[in-house]
Amino acid sequence: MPKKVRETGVEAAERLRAAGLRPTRQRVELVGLLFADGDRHMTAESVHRDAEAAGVKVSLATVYNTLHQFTGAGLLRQVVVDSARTYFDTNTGDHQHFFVEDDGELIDIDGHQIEVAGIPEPPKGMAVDRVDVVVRVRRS
Amino acid sequence: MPKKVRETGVEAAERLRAAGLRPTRQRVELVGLLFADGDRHMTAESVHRDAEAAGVKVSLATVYNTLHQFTGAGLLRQVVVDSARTYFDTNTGDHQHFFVEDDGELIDIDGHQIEVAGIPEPPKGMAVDRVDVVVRVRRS
DNA sequence: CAACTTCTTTAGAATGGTTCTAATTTGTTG
DNA sequence: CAACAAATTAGAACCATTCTAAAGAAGTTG
Repeated sequence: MPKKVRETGVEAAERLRAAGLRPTRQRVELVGLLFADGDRHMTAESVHRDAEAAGVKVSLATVYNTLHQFTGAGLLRQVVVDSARTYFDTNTGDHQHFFVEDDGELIDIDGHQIEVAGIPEPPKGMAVDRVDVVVRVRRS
Repeated sequence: MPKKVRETGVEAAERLRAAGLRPTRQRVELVGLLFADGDRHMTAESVHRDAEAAGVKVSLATVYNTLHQFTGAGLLRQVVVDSARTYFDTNTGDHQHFFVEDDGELIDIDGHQIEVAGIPEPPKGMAVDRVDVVVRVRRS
């Protein structure tokens, strides 16, 4: 059985429906693009460029919409590392990131090997939503 | 001895000179505003509003310039928690943050009580610049 | 302190990522 | 297929931030 390189339209449509999203042409094609290979980091602009390069016709507005919907549906995760742009990550599991400040690149760190201890009790009336660790690195 | 509530102009000017910055009226007054009380989190807009409220005449452009210069001089630190705006922190020591997502508030976590273990070796040719931990909390 | 040089400040324009709007197209359901 | 709801889109609007270029303030030197 050959390694799956890209999702078929049918698989993508199923995945979308499972997430409560109508499988439109754009969404199906974007699923094909985003989840074809392994984990991937992207911005709306980069997805739009990739789509264009792959011959997928989608407006930038739809890319933004889709990225947010996918995030809401748990298919993607947002990563905040840079106040200039918003990153998305296809890896929604437990993990953290290296952020290469020179070129804005993200690299996953497996969540099992990193551990954060000593987080104090959150202020009254608040609950911890998530703990994000960003290891900022520079070319040296 | 009364608790120091605000820096005198002389102290502020010295602090600026020590940081290699000319003590202009605006910078001296901003030092007075920002470092008057203990640790403080802010955005350019919030500083501009506070300045206005305190009768300190400064343009928004100068607030941005100053915040960046102070950061470069090690008087302030930038905190990235939200891709919509840039936060600055008067606490430049070892510490991390709670980020209250509902209202965009930051709360310091002392760096001694929190500990991150298991950070993998950074990719070849890269050096760790800083490790940021953001504990995202929500009102519950 | 006069004359100069160099930084700073500033208003307003420009930028750039992101969101919104209103009109059109597509998907779904009976 | 009709009819309604949902999605797409081009372009305008937004908004935090940066830039520009001109005027003002600080530092220096003799």
